[in-house]
Amino acid sequence: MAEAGTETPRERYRAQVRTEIKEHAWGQVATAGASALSLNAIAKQMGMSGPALYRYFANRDELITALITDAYRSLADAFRTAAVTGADVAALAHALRAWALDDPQRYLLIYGTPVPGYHAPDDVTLVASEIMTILLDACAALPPGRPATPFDAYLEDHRQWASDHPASAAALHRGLICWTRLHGILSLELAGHFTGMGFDPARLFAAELDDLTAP
Amino acid sequence: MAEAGTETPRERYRAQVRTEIKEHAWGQVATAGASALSLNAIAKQMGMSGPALYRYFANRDELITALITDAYRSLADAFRTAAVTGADVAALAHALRAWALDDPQRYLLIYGTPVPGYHAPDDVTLVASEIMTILLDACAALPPGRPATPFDAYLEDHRQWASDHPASAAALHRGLICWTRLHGILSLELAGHFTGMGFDPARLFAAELDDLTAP
DNA sequence: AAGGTTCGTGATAGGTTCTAACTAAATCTC
DNA sequence: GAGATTTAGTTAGAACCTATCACGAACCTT
Repeated sequence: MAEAGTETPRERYRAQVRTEIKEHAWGQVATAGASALSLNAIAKQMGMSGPALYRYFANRDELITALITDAYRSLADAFRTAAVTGADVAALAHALRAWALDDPQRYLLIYGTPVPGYHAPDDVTLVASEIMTILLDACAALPPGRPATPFDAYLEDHRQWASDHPASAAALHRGLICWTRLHGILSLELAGHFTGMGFDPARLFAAELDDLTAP
Repeated sequence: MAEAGTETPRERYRAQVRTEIKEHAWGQVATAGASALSLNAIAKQMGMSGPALYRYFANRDELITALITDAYRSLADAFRTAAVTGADVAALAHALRAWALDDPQRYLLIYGTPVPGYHAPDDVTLVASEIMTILLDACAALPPGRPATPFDAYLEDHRQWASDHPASAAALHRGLICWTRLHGILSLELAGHFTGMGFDPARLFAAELDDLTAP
């Protein structure tokens, strides 16, 4: 990931242990959620005693932060590969859904209930803005043809969040509601609020996507 | 709530202590989130020692379940009072947003990341379906005029979740997307994903509500 | 080979949930 | 009213957890 040639053996070992810790952590997160993550249990799984992990992560929050960062990067990768064939909102949406269903707790780690005191580090917001940029690129490529709304006009004056993206205000608007609408369905689906309702969430997702990409 | 006349003094005392425990629990949830809820700390606040609380709640999960049930009931109340002037989607949406912003952690307790092993009790699903019924009533009262979609036809055959609501499939569809779209915005807003983006989430919410109630 | 850095350990402090046994008080029954 | 029973709350303790500290052992550099 970063200058693999100039690594000393010690740094390589250290990085390898860090990723091994994170792998076990992901296992725990996937089965029991982030709130049930236990450094002690991870250490036991790895055959070493509790406090050893504190050489690699200062505390539990730092480990969770590392997981969040990795999750963001993974989503950005999924978006990038989905956009490699062209800027296509539908492809991004399906990539998002597949990525979310592949590991629901990973999605919820990013977009679910946050820890009240937690504040995301800068590199996370950087990756998040890259994700948004890919989505905005795809929205800008959609045919316009939709009447302008008052919110479009408002967004024209409040577009610094898009970090100088050249898209029109209507495209920004579309990007925002892509995000909020698809997240609304996915988060309710992953949280199990649709179970027992008898309809297929994939159909609802597809219907909303149709509406989103319609002129 | 249930035959207040036939209560013995003991039952009355018991109920009063239970609500006092829940009040302190809400205080903790509001400031630090549900995952940080500590029975020990509550007992200390109430001036009694830890294990005494287990006379009133079998374990931590049961207390959280009670909080979830109360939250659902509170939202149903808010919906009921918002609908007392007539079945109006906009009124319900604003009631929902006000209720969510009034205590973000209470909203996230219901609609946020669930505990993986947790399963909602029956009375919760009953209140949840009442909430959905109020929303569907309002959606049925909206003027139609929107072209039928394939998902409408699909919903016609998968409508048992609406518990025999007489609304048209188009109204059911509208109810569903009211839920998912508004939740999408609210959950991202409460989780802080809009902070620093420089636009007012209330405007986005209003714009989506406009789109939802438009013919 | 010597020295400094780093890794992993056990011990420890303080926190949590939750069980068990016991006391004291309130209530119910006779 | 007196005795029996139920109930509330206590302390003690087990089994976890996070996190810090001091120490010995391994390793890398010089």
